[in-house]
Amino acid sequence: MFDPVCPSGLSPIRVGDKWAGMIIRCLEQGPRRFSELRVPLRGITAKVLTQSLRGLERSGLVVRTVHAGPPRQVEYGLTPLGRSLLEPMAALCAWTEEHWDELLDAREAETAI
Amino acid sequence: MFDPVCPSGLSPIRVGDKWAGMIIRCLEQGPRRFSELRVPLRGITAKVLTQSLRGLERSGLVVRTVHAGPPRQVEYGLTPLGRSLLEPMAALCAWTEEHWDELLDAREAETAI
DNA sequence: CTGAATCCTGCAAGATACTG
DNA sequence: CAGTATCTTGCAGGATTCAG
Repeated sequence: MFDPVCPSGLSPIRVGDKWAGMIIRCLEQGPRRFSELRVPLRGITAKVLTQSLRGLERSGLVVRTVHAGPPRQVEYGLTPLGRSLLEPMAALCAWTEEHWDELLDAREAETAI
Repeated sequence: MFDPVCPSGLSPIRVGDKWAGMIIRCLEQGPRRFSELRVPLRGITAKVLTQSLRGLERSGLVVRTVHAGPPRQVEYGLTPLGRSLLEPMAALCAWTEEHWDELLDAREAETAI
């Protein structure tokens, strides 16, 4: 999942910052803890994950809930607004999948020049 | 159209670089010339417009055709692939419009803190 | 008219180290 | 465990100027 080798950068569409889209998809199945999010998002640093999550919070797409510790536990989950974003995002993923080879072709034709 | 005062930056979704989405919408009705594109995209510099167009070309979303001059004329138009992108983009615009106030609310609640 | 060339700036993103 | 603090770097984006 989210293999760094995967050239998803080919897709011309992005949600929020570099990681926001993946984060949202990670939360699709339900709330996740901070360190649970770090697993599928290979290579993300704590700082960047925090930044991205704060941004999503600011946009009202994600909620942050703290369960008292220790050990401290913080869960991130989608708001209804964030959840509503899943539908158009799915449409985008469908488009990208559908035209994946065309995008690749365009890129290859380019590098051939 | 594309008033710089309009805070479209609120939408968490973007197509390509900063201007790509707008360029595609400008081409929706048919091919446009370079300087025709500069009009609705207030404030874009020639360099940035060129960059963005080249990027769209590289992705196979836009075609560039030169009509001999002088005066030289260059037209940009959507490819079938670029045109196919209009549909999911419309879905995104619909989502953004629909949740515009929620996005604004989230932002205001934030600045209130 | 349609760019290319050059320079500049700000911010996103990452590396690293530290904290309650 | 869940961050913050600090520093560095790369690149997108813009201003300005020049060219075919």
